[in-house]
Amino acid sequence: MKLGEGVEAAIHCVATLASVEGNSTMPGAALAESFGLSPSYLLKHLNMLTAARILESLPGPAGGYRLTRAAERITLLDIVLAIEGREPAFRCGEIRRNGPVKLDASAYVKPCGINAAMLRAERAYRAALAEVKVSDIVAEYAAEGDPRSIAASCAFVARHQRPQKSGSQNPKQT
Amino acid sequence: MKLGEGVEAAIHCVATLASVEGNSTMPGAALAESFGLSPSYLLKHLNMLTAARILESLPGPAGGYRLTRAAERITLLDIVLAIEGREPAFRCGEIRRNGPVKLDASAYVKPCGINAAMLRAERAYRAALAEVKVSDIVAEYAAEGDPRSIAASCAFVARHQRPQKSGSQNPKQT
DNA sequence: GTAGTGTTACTCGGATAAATATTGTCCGAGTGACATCGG
DNA sequence: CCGATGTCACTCGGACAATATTTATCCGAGTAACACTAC
Repeated sequence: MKLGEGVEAAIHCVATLASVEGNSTMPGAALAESFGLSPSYLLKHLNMLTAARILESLPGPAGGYRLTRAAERITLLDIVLAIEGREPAFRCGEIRRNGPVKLDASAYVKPCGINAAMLRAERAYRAALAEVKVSDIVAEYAAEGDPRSIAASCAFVARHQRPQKSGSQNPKQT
Repeated sequence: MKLGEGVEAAIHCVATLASVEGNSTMPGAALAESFGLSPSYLLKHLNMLTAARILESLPGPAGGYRLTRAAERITLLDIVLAIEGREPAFRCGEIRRNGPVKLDASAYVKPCGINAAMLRAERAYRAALAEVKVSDIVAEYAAEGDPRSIAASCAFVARHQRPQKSGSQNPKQT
């Protein structure tokens, strides 16, 4: 039960990208600098977010990353699943069958109660994550964050975002 | 987001130990055989359960493991925390502070919203696990499990449990 | 001045190592049961 | 026959490798902007 460190970075990056205007992009190097992370390694996670259709990437100069849809339509669950994988954390190995007494397979048609309980707990976990939208994170930060921190963040985004002429004109539209 | 394989083994072992009578014990080797696991490695997990005061171990011949308290007072959360550790899966590295612009520490007195959301989800996860008692698992299995499987399990427990003369006379009492 | 073209610098992406956590195995310390021996 | 005692086999516990996963780094493919040249 340990989440990779990349999850934190991924969420912060998505939240930052939610603050860029219109269809502008932001390079991965800028995101890495924004959080003091290794650029090369952050790209790996950004790439996973791209594969999960949360981000899209534009190559070339003035290229970078941007959201594929509005921040209201991205939940923390989307990000966690993109980074950590979609399969549940608890995988039942059906060790109940591995005892010395070999029974017919028909004795195990009922699902393992332990597995059921663990998966139920994980559904609760995912449901809680699915309720939090990236827009909520951004809004709460804008409303209650420290003014100095907000100013620094906005300045950083404004300095590093790259406007785009083509592409999806309103990628953030609901 | 991946739980160790040992969690499954640990829960099965605790459920099995909940079926032994009175203050009897069951050797770790028998538990390992019961699920087709490596005895040496299972001991590692049983040892963690012992350190968490869920099991207690008796050395010597006729020794083994038994529960320290009634199965009604042991939850799946207790077991998961004993194996996977008590610290939360998501650890906020405070990467928001690592940007190029160094702000005063007073700008970060408010907790990170992302961290808060992740911990909230994890609380939901743990709450769901805390609601499931080992006695529930055992009772459901006894009520709805396959008769052949139940018979095999009971026979196995009866064959391998070792009655104790001394020690806590009623360790399962509430 | 404008259009076409070649260069260039910047981007992401995947392949490649290092570090760490997990999984698996082994041997040793300790203890109670058992057989033996003496009364 | 009963009790004390020494041996022994069985238990758990911690120290020691092998493997898998995560983390970190590097270099290459691709692309659009930019500068230059020709018209």
